[in-house]
Amino acid sequence: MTVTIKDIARVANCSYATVSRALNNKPGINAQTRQRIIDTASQLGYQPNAIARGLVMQRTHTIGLVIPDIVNPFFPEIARGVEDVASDQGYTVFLCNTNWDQTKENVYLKALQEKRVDGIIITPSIDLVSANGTNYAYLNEINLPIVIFSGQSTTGGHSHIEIDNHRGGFIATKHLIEAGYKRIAFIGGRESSHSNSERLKGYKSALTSYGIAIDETLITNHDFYSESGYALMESLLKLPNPPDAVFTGNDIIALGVLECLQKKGIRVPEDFGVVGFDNIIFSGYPQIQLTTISQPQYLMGKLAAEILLNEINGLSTKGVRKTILEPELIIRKTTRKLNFPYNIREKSR
Amino acid sequence: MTVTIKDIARVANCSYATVSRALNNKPGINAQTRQRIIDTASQLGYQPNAIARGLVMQRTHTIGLVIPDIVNPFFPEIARGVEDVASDQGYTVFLCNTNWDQTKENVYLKALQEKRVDGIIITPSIDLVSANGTNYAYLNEINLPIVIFSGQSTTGGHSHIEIDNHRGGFIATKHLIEAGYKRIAFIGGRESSHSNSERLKGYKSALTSYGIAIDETLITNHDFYSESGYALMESLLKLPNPPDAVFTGNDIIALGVLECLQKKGIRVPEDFGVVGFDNIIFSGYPQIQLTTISQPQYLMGKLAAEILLNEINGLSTKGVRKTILEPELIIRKTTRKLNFPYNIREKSR
DNA sequence: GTTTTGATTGCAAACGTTTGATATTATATT
DNA sequence: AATATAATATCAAACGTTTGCAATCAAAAC
Repeated sequence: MTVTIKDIARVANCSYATVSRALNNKPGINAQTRQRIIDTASQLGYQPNAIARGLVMQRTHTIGLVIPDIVNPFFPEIARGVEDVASDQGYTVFLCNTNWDQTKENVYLKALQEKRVDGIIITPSIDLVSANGTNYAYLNEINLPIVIFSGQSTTGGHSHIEIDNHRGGFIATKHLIEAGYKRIAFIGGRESSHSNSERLKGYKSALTSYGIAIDETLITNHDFYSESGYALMESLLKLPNPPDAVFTGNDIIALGVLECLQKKGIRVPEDFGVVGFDNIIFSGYPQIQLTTISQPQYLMGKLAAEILLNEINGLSTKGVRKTILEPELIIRKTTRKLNFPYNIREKSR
Repeated sequence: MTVTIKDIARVANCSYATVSRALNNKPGINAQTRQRIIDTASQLGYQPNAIARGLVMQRTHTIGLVIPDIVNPFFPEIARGVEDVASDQGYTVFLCNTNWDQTKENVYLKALQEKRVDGIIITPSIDLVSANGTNYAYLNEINLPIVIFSGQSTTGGHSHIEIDNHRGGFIATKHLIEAGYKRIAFIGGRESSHSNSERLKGYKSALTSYGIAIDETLITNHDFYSESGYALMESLLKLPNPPDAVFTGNDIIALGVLECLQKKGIRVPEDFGVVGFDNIIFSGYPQIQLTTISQPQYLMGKLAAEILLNEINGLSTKGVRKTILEPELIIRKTTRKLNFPYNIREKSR
């Protein structure tokens, strides 16, 4: 049915070793024979079998991209970046969307190994370091190049790339403080997620830097979805002493927060400040204009893929690379722009 | 290095045929031996090699998803739907994002065949029927189960699933007419795309049904990006007799249109009506509230995957299935709600 | 006219599975 | 005790490639 290298060998009247060499541009083969083989290959409509090749070469030219939420616009940009460099270098990528489900994440990781991908880019749905000792030492058991995207390695054995989330949380909160908001809340996503907890730490350290006491009732976490932002905002507003600003775990949550505020008739930014995280494309739309912390998503995707492919191709040593990008505050219309004469003392980092 | 079936055979003291049968739950094997084999397999940390298996089985349990723009929120929902059912059934999906690049599309299609995927779901970046005769007969040459998502088969040889785009264009335009807008423009995306041209036809047929002359100067096409919507809106407004409403090829374009209108200080919906297409999640956000035509994205993704997997598993005959979903008009805040006493005559369909 | 050399080509094993055909063993039947 | 039967295990081929090594062959060197 499907034409193989043997068929070509038969009609081109040579051994299939020769066919293989001809088609793969290997040296030590007569130019005429090569041409003859190439011609009959295309005549027969030959399509190399990457599976067979993968078996002998122990290389599949395939990588896995494991992410928690493809629907959050943050990730499609990442995926595009990863894909663009992967396809440029002849790699294909398995999309593994976990919906924040750790079981699914593990199932995918297993499947990727069985399918013999050459490497994996993963945004773990849980913070690996703090989860260590639980059943999440799993990444260390995978004997493949891995780059951890927006997460941390428990062993230092993996490359990783992320924005400086702590710093991001810090400058977001600092901005709210300087804009004159007095009671700044935090509405996070998954409490167990690495980026979320780093952002929270940044939030706390900013408050501390400004001599503002941390009020645990103002710190909430649930999910990285807008419904969650809406619901938590609603309950924060019911507090005896409600906040007048909020820093959220990501932009999607912030959108939920804004929706809630609008419904309650609370004016943003006059009476309430909101800053998000990620700078997804929709945050910049004129109707939204969310103040947020920017992550260069497409670039990060590209970088992640480049790091991984370098490791795969032995161009860089495994697990050596730590890439931390600098976050940037994008001031838009959900925060006031007042400059208070604070004496800014940032904690040394 | 990696442990194989042979290693297991050696320590479990049996042939590797037996190991294979034990591990795959094949009948005709002693319960004790099976247990012994399973135990040693897990002791040795055995991971089946799906590549080797794929080679003999001629099945990879892998499908390809070829889409033009992962960044448009329409597609991540599709991808999630596809992935959820695929992973449920033990399949992995290759994400192939083409950025509307036909060359890249072809490269991907070739790669997918070489990697011996079991089937393909594709949203072609170009209308297959009208492009026939050009170099785009390519899909017909692929000897694999294919479901065409939001596109049409040239031969009828492939299953396809889509919303009724013509009808969608019709009801969108009809709504604008009934709301009392007088000069209704069309701002499309890729002119060569199937869904776009169907939507345009629907637009035209609605105008005709209401006895409104089609003004070609009001019909524009460019890209499915918001920048494109912005630019085309801007140029339409410079017309001697500019439109007072627009139906766009998708929601993303509509967002660009809205941005332009806002910048020009044109009031929506009082002085200008906008209706989009897709009902991406952001269209429903309180700050946007875009009137649009809904496509049940996640469901469509699921359906596409189910159809494909059924074909793959021989549960349904190849290419037999045509699924056309009914579009729904979602009226929000970018169109007026006036009811004119028109005598509605829809063209018979 | 041998021998040496270098360029081509072919052989056969290997990659890690699955599976039909066959062989072995244990159990049941006579 | 010999035979038939059923249950279990092994053999070996197949899937479609790549590649080290050996073989062939013509031209060059002696």
